Amino acid sequence: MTRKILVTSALPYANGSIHLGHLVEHIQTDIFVRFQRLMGNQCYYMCADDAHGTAIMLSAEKSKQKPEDYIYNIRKEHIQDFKAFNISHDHYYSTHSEENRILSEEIYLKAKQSGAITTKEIKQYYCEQTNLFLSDRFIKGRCPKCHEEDQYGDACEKCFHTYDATELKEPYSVYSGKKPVIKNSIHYFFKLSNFKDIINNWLQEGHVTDPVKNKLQEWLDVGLKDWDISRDAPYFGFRIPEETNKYFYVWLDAPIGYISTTKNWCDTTKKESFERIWKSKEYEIHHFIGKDILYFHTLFWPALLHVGGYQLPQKVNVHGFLTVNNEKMSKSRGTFILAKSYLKKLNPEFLRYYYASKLTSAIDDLDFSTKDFTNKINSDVLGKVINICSRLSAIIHKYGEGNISTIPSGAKNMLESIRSHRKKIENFYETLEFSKAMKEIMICADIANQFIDSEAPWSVAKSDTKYAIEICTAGINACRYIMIYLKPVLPNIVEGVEALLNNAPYKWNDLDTTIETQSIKTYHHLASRITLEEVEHIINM
RNA sequence: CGCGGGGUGGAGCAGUGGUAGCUUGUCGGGCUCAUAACCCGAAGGUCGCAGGUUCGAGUCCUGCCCCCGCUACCA
Repeated sequence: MTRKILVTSALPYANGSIHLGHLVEHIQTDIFVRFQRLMGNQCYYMCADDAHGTAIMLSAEKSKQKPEDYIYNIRKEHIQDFKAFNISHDHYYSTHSEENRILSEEIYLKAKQSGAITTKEIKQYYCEQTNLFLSDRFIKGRCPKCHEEDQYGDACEKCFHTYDATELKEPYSVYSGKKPVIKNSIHYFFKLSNFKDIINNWLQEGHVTDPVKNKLQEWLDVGLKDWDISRDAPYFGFRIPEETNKYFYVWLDAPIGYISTTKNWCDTTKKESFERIWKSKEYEIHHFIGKDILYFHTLFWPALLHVGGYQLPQKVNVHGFLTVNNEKMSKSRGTFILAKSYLKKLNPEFLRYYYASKLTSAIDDLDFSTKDFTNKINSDVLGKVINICSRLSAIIHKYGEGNISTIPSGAKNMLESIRSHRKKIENFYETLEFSKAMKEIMICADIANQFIDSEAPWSVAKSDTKYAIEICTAGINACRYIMIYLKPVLPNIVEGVEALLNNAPYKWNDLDTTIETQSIKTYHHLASRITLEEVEHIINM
């Protein structure tokens, strides 16, 4: 049965470049997507830039651009970076779009109609220098409890006390450094508690892993608070319909970007009906997100979807953060790596493999260790896998004029044992246990190398060329299976193998077949070894 | 007593009651087809500490110690 799946990665914020952290998520998602397609499932991958909010407005101002131009350029750069890493988005759109405005308004108005929107007058700090209301993150001061300096408006990082921004001592605006004034403003709230049952039922249905479910259960038990979804002008975003000078908070229209991106893609390509994807149960919706935005995707998002008349997600997959050499990735620590810096020195396929070899379905953080990376790539990708291609094709061209023959009966066991890992690997890809999948595949590569070594076709060739080529034919078939296994992770390298072996693009079902009596091309390096120095060079470039 | 995650051979990890395992690194050997790669073998751990449950604990319970996240540019 062919499954129909729509997959998304969280929308990168259009206020900075893509870095190796973003790529954890996009590579994880892409491996899943490519695996589904390889299996013959209908799988579309949607993403977009999250283009609204105060931060973007201010960054645009700072660079003396209109926000529209600013986000246009960032998006262009994001698309380029993702493409370089072979991330196979079917569409990469923007939340600053007509479709997104219309859908956001629609969903909001439905929520309003259902009685889920309410207003409250709130007291908020206001910076008179910049004419901006200051959210918690944009105001600092002294903690009211322990008096620690330079604390944000929501909680103290020293004593963990949480408070209201207005309780801060000696507050100042992070924009101007000046003391802000308190101003009243009407804000619009989404009554999340109206959807408690919807969320709770959804949560019980196995759409998230157990640890995630436990975390969410905690939040539910504490009680669902109303969600502030409005911001005052000036703001870069969508105006709230039927109101003046009120804008949707960026987190309201951001996830709706998943839907509007699909809508734009459906309208443009006519490949599928938008309603069928988002409103029928024919499609499974799978979201991939980082642990920081779990709240939005598992509480607000199901509620918004429900009130908007859309189907709720089948899966919300949550991953951890990236650390670099076991430190938090940060500019000040000197552990920040941009996608662009990586690309200047290293093969993007290597990062895909490295992440795959470390990714699990858990929320654990993932470490990019320069030493470990170098070892793993040289040893697994080059030494174990690509080396099989390289050593066999050399013999085939030296002794067999570039033609493979038939698989000898003595090699059937070896091929069968490689094929016997198929179901396990399939299952590991499906359940996002990529590290386990890579381990299985490396076992297969070991089997192939051991076989080649024990049969020693290079010495057999001296007395029995025909049999030597048969051994190599078996070896090539082993190699081919391993490449099919790896295709979701290493699309480029595998494409090179398909070309080398004069084969059509592999599907998962090609694990049922063998190749015999045909020519193969001469081998050229599919990838090159790396040194620790090269890898270390990409940090803080 | 704020909450959560974790401490297993040099490094990175697997292992939820029954002879401690994998990858890498180190050392020795083999092969010479291959990108100093591949194959075989060896050394290396009282599984953070202390108690307890059990015929038996890395695995369960209790206490303690240590590290990390919950907080910036960030996902």
